[in-house]
Amino acid sequence: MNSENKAVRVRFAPSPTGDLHVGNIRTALFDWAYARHTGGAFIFRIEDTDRERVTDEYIKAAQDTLKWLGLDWDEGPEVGGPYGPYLQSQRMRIYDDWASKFLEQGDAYHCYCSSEELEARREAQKAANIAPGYDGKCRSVSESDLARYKSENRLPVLRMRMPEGSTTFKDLIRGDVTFDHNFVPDFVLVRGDGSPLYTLAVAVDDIMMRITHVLRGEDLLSSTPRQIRVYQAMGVAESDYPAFAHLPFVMGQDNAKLSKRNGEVSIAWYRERGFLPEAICNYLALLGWAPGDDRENVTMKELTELFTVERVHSSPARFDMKKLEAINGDKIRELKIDEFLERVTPFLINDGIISGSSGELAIVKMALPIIQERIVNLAEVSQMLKFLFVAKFEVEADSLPKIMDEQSQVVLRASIQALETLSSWDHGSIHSVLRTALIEELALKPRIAFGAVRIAVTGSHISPPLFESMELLGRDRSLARIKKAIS
RNA sequence: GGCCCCGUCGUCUAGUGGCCUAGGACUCUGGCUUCUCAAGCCAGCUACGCGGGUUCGAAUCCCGUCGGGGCUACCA
Repeated sequence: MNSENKAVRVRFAPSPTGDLHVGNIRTALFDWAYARHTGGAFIFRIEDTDRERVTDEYIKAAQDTLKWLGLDWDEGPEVGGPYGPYLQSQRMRIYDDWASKFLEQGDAYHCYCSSEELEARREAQKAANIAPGYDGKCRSVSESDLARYKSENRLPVLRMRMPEGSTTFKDLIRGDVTFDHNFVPDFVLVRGDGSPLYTLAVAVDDIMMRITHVLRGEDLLSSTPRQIRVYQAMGVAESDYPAFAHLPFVMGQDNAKLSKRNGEVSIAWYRERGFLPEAICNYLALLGWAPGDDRENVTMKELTELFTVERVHSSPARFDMKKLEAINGDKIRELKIDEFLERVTPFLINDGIISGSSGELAIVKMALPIIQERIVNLAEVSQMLKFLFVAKFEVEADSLPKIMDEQSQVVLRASIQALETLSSWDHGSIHSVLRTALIEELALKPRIAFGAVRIAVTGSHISPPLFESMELLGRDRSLARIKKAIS
């Protein structure tokens, strides 16, 4: 029941009922990595049979997110492919045809039980301590009952008949898994209104799209016997079933499902905060998988080279923002300045720090080297470089008192005097002249003396390196700010 | 409740019977460096859920137990 000799075809098939979240993306990443590792195809399919919850907007967002992360697909929306369409909502005819076939073959049957009736019987089962699930009532319906249902205008659902016995399949991560059919009730394939359910659509599509490997979330593990049942009804040979691999969950800090309470879920949120796609992928790759050696810094290329399903864990992993941040910081430090500039510019413009003129960008580019190792995400750049661009300079409220004391004022006056004599305005000269004037002549500790100048010039007690900052700010503005700070 | 999955430092993990007095990374703590903040470097804390087996020898194999999670929909 495997497909060793066939070209690998892996699909990522989300049901976008919101922005793609961390768990979705970890699955997508593994799907993609496996396809790339094997030289197979990565297929992107949208499971939108539930149009009440899946919107066009979310579908569009899902595509953007995948593209942003660099998870390119070989078949799917936009690019098409030989087994399209790749939106389930456009494949209704196909599902209809199979559903009719299953009904004709006797694999499936119409069920007229109402939700209320089902609910009541489930309660009774629970009360009697019997495994809850459909009891098979409509497997055979008498003529008179049928007439009654029709007179009541009941719309039947289509149910798959689960035969006696059990289903065993090999999960690439967990080994053989067996489900006794006593605990896999007859399940619904088609709603009363005629629309197909996930249970029908996934199985049909995976077969028709020639999917060889299904890597998906662990939550779908127990639905696997139902998929296999559909394959059987479709007349698929066991050797043509896809291989399954159920990925462990990504959980929040408190061992519960990841949610806004214990870590942010939406990838869009991370993007806005200035996380790098390569950092997100690197971090997520390490959640449930490890290359086997001690490396933690993995590029997308290395991931595709090293990724195997066998090395995927079977146990769930907790999402750790701190580690993501650490990796993001590392990735930022690896950026070439031009690349760094390109990535950071949208944040600066969006925050209203710069308008994006070439003059501004030139200054930003000069400033980037001194802040590159000081930030954890791109969004922090605005705060770091604000002092270079503000039209109306003000010292931050919490820093202001720190330069009002007598000693600071002495420092500032001495600084002015020393700096005004300076012929060349570069950070080396600035540093040396201030050191002489403040550290040597006034006999002050560097952190005290330079601290006052820092606040006066940058407006904050935390800033990029002082002398480089002053060089970038320029002589006139630097001196003006120090003078202004002298009360 | 039933079925299924899972169980190594706080977190992510290495580990497939001896190389494990359990290694790496993140976090945390302390130190060095230092113009702030970082970065970097050094050091430290901390783990095989528990109980039985099997074996000369177990984190690794078996059984049990406890704990966590998923499913149990005309959601996916």
